[in-house]
Amino acid sequence: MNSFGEPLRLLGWITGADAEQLDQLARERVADFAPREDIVSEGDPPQFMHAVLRGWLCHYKALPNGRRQITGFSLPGDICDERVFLIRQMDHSIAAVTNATVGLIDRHRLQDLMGRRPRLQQAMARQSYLRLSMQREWLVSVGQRGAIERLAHLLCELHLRLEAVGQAEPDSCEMPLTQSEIAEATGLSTVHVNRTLQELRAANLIVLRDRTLQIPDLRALREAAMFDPSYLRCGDKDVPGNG
Amino acid sequence: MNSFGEPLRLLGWITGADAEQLDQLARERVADFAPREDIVSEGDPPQFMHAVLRGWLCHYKALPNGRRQITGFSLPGDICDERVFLIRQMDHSIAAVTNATVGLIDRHRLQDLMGRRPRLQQAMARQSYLRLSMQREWLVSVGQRGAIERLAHLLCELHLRLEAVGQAEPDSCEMPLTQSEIAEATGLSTVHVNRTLQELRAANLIVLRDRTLQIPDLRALREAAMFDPSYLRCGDKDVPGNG
DNA sequence: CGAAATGTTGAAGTTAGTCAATTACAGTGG
DNA sequence: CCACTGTAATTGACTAACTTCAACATTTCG
Repeated sequence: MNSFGEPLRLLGWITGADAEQLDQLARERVADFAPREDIVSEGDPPQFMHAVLRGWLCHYKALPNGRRQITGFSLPGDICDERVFLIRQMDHSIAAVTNATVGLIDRHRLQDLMGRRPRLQQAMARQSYLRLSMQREWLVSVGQRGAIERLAHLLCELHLRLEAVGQAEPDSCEMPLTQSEIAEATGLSTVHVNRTLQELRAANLIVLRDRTLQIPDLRALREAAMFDPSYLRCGDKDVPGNG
Repeated sequence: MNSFGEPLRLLGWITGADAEQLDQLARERVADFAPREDIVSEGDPPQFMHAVLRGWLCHYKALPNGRRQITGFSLPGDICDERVFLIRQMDHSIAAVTNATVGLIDRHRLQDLMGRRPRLQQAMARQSYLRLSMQREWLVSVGQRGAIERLAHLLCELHLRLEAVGQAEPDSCEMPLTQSEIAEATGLSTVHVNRTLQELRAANLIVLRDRTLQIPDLRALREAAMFDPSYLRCGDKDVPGNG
């Protein structure tokens, strides 16, 4: 279900020879992960940069009290940790949400490549900026939006990001997250997520069944979410990946 | 109260000629701002990069419903928007919290300088990483920590960051934030912030009076906050600015 | 099939929000 | 110095949102 005819392109906003080089580098060494399996853990010294070739990953931080906060998702085409080479220890963990295939990119080889291809360097900076922008928007969500808006917002974001890499239709996409994962991402309890999803269904804003999300009226859902997609655009007019 | 004997050094973790060049560039053109004044607003095309020379700034996003979320603070020595040259429009606003002096750095001149001084480039990447790391931790706070922990955590972060730039004692620092600003930063109501601060006072974890925060027992406060400072260290052993 | 994970429901409890009034405080101009 | 202004801090009463606990139903998968 996650494999498409067209080959997946990493970092949709780069093209041509740069993109091919990056793709090639990412596919030289790959690893598969099962759901819930850690790809890197908090405290690890980072060895590789990771590129998502198939499946969904989540970034999370665990707290001493046993709870955890999912701080973001990485979808096919994303680079997870474009800043690894700056740090000595991971300050958060990255785990597979679905079955996932991840490209392991040697940091030194990447730095070499970036030296020769300045647009790649810029692309990494852009991915980094985009991640900050998403992080900020998630904080706004959890800090200021109520449960309905928060869930709607998350669904809008995931749908748009999937669409940008050709993995969604205009009115539907895969939704492999469990309610418990949605809860950890939004800072709500699983029970409340369950009830809030029912509200969204009752309002005809979503149809969520069989790991598939359908959106009967995207405009309505975005309005309910107070969703303004500009934070995903990195300052450009176009959505990343639509170029 | 905010001016110190030693001159403030931008980005504490760079030193020597690089630091001097950056300082010089930032001081060539400066501007003063009054509390609550916007330095850049959401939607603006960015003209300059901003370096905090004096005072506190806040980053925030406003919502259609009139509320706003403060997503972070910029303290003396910080660069606010080290990625401006990637974007065409600001996706959030930056405002002064106190009276503040800000260095306006022309993006082209900075890019020139970074070309000649690769360590500066790395320093910017590091600032960028640090901001992402803080953003992530704030999300964890708002998503998973209760009100007491959340406030304690914010105070711990600010105290440590101020200490790192020589603007705090081991057991105290300035605290110019109003309760309303603390509320906007933590996703709580002002009333609840007020009551929670009283709890922290009653537990002898803080003394907060006259815009000054005293911390009788730092270890106790950090424990109450579940504060682990490693997210401010950018993967290094040392705190930024203590090198 | 049976075990484990996920989703759903009800009832009760807790945390935090809202509204509205009051107090304390800082700055201003007379 | 004081009255006057506006902002910030504080308090009480009430309400709404969300959590917790515990049970049960459903789906997934070895």
